[in-house]
Amino acid sequence: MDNTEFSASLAQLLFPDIDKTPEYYEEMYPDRGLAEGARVTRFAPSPTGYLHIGGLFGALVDVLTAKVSGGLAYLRIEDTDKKREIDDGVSAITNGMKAFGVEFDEGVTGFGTEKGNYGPYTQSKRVEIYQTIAKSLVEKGLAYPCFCSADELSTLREKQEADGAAITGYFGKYAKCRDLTLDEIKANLDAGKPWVLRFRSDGSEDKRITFEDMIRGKIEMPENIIDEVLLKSDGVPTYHFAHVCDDHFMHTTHVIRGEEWISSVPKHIALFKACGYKVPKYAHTPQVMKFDDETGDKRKLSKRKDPEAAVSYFVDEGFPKESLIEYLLTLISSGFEDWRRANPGVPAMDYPFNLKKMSSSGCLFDLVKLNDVSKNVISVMNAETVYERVCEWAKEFDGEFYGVLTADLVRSKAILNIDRENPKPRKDIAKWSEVKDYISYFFNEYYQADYTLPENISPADAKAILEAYSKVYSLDDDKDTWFQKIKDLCAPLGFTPNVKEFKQNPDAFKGHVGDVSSVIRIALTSRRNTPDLWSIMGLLGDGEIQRRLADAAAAYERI
RNA sequence: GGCCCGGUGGUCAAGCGGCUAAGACACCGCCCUUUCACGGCGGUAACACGAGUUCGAUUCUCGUCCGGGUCACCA
Repeated sequence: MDNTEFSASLAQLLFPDIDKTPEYYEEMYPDRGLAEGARVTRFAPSPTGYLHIGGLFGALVDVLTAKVSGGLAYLRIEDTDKKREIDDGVSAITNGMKAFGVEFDEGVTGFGTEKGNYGPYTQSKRVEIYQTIAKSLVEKGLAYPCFCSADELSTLREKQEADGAAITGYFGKYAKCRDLTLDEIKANLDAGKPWVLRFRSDGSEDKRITFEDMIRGKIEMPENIIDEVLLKSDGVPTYHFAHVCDDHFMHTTHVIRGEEWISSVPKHIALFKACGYKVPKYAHTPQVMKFDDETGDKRKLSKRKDPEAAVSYFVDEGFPKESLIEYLLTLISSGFEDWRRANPGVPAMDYPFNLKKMSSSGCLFDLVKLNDVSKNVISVMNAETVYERVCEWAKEFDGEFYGVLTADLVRSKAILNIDRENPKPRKDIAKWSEVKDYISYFFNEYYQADYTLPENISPADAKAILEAYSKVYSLDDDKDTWFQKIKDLCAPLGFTPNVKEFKQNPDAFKGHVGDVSSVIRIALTSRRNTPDLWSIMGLLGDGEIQRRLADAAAAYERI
């Protein structure tokens, strides 16, 4: 029996039920006919847990890369490891993407649903494709069944390590199933021995290969010599084989993935070539790290140890989705912030992203910077939007606050509109969970009196200020009149309406108009710092103002 | 340990052989100002180390160190 005959028989023996050919799938998944230069990218996560911040990061790079080139990005689920899969893993991914407004042109859209002509986009549903290609590889003599058990494999590894071998694994002379005869294989099969399908590598230890990484440039590595597992004993492909088949048939032009994959590239290139497929371009992104307070080092964000590794953390905290996206974009591309300044209001996804300009070093996730970005994002929203978004958040995470907020929505919106919708809006809300505390003094449900005065003001003076003020203010006053009345209060009580005058001669006065306003502010809000007091008073209403002024004055009386 | 990636202020980063080494966040000071915030102005602070190439290295080469990844029937 010659080699060709042997291979044909083996292929039939291993895959008796596979009746399709690679050509069948070539026809089924024709060239996409995209314009020259259009890039096809994919985000290909495993449904093994919640959506990770690194996942969002990668998805953004995929979508942006496709978009700027006039191509498309799709979402593929890599569920070839049933052991690690979790029940709602797919939904976690698709819902997470939706929550942050990241949209794919095709692929999986939810649990059991998908769109596009190159599917199915879930690997567990593509087993027949992988097996068809696997069969053809056996026919070409490029793959063979291996009956070695896990024990045998680990014994082999130990032996190699003991020998001080530079490379461990299943290859060359160690690959004892490489040259089994058809009869031996038949015997094993008849005995019901489990088997995996291995790649027959023709790589050599002293050859090197180079490839061009879109982010890192030229990378040179030793050629792959390992007889990698293509199909696991349950007939499901390994990541490596699925990657090659899928990205070929789905016509991916740019494989963008985390840098942990760099070391497998030689393997993948060998497989693409063995299958006769064009090797895609690769881009390996840096990892998102965090600073570990315990060790004092940078380290990769961990799903287990870091709550902020899950994108749901940001949803729970009430960061607007736009904020996280904007922040991630500043990490992804250094030019983003400049672009944003020049293009305020333009959707973030319109950013003219360039893969080549992406930084290749791992970056630290900086919550402080996220806060700043988020404050900017929220500061330019109108009151209507802020109101809706806060309500949306509160409805899910703080039902009581939601009730308070919606009880008088006109007033709530007005509260949220203080110092907003103007050219220099306040920037003091970074996330929706902060809003309750920020505006709590407007609501008696939350109001807690605290009349602590600055040290330079005596309770007696405070009391005098409040009593005098309660007689003169009017909600009909415009802002200038309102402030003038506070100024008029100053002189009779030993304060000066002129701050500069006070600074020049501090000993001549008890304080200045700022101190007088502070007393009023504290009486009305129990806070030293607030937005515009005039606006606040308008929303508090006459009755509440009188009550609070009187309560505070009474409190100072007792001291 | 082998192989690979990375190393500019506290953080994110421009920089492609010659610059007083940008900018943003954070921090500090000043101005504006009824508080705070906003805004404006200014400040502290960096090329991991050592060789080499060069008239000249943050930039190129090599070595060292440090951080990270990878060496599975996980992705």
